[in-house]
Amino acid sequence: MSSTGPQRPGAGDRDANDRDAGAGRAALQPRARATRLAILTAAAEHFGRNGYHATSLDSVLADSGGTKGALYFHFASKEALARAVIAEMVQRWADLRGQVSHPGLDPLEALLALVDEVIRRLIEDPIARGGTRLLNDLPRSAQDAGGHYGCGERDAAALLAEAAQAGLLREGIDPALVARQIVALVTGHRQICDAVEDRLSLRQRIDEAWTFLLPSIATDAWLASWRAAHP
Amino acid sequence: MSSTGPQRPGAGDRDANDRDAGAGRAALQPRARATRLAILTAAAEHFGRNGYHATSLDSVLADSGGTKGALYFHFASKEALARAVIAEMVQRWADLRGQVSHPGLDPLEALLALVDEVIRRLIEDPIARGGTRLLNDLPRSAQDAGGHYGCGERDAAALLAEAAQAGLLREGIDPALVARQIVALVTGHRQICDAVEDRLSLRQRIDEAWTFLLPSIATDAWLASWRAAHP
DNA sequence: AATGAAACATACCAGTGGGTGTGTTTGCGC
DNA sequence: GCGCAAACACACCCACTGGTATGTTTCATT
Repeated sequence: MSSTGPQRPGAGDRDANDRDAGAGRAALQPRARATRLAILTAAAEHFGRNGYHATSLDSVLADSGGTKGALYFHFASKEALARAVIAEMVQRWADLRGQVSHPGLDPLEALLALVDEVIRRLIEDPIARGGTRLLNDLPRSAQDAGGHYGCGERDAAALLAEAAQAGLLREGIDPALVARQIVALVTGHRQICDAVEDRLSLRQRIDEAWTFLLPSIATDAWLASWRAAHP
Repeated sequence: MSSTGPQRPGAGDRDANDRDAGAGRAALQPRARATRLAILTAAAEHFGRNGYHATSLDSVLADSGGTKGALYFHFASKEALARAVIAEMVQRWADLRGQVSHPGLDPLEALLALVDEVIRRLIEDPIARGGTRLLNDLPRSAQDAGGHYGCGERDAAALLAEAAQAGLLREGIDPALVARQIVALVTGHRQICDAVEDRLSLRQRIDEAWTFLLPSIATDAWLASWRAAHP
């Protein structure tokens, strides 16, 4: 740790628990990016399956093929690794917001598509699974958690507001309130499926939730046309 | 561990990870019951706040006033302690099922009262908070988790079925389906409040959920009389 | 009062896991 | 091909924690 060791690229950076600040540093070499992502993904899998504290770095490294040296070159600590998983998840959710604007979909259909994609990732993407679990395993992550759920609620509320303006919703529907219930429903069903260790039933449970939710918020006209397009 | 050590009361019992099997053993002395409950409660608090793996027995013992000797006299291991917390929670939920049959309440009001009591415990009772968290922190607890959520769903479904038979619900309402959504809503909102570290807002969020749920399942007549009794 | 078991206290052990220091390889400019 | 830093490998340290062994106190019974 003497001044002659110009090892870590971000050695002088303040408030950066991660070695790289996403895009701020000089771009990592492709090999470095690959190993970083491998470690990050393996870590997310273990975090999602066993939680933060029950995950040992050795097991992560065994699965990722990396070593301690590679890990501590890319991440300052175990906690920094976890926060990097969360950051990657946040990034991917943000990317999703732009992709869901499928043409030819009204706001309500877009909401359904959005939730469906969320479900898909919660089932398949290890980053999404690990990140969400870390939100309540990691101490002092209330900020991140608030931003995470708040973001989801705002996105849903925005689509619902559009739907209301387009005349697709019944009278007296509060977009923000309904959005909170949708986020809570997804969170709750995910939690239950997780505890019962039956991830695959998540999609079925959410479908069930929609059959209950939609008739109470959408107009009969929208429901009729929607049911016509879905067996 | 020689055969001359007749120490543990349940030393010969099979499949009992806990030292006492609830009521099977000769009743513990009052002092023993007190220390056992103290350790159990302190453990539940720590489990609920920091999770299973992040909880050290030393910190639990420091808070409870007990010692290693007392702990390992009552519980076979850390995991057995955690399972005892879950068992205690299950017991308390079972006890609740008999108490909520308040006279003078129709099935729907009873459901509201039941959920309200659930919320109260999730906010105040450390056993309930610790137990629910342990359901997904503890490995190989899918069985317990399934029983836990399944029980809640069945209780809610039973009350909804009664309400349907009493003509309090709209046509086409599936009690079992709605019950699953209610359990998921409570679970989800609890999860979110937990992650954001704002437990007290749970009650408010559930109240909000009811204002959205009830109009879509209850008859207008029931809603009118209910709103009259609630400012 | 004596005795044996229940109920606790305390010192200690051993494995584990996060973290570090140092050595080695890879890639890039010149 | 050489120098230098990026990127990685490996050995090691040590604090912490679950668990144990053993000693000590409380209590019921006779």
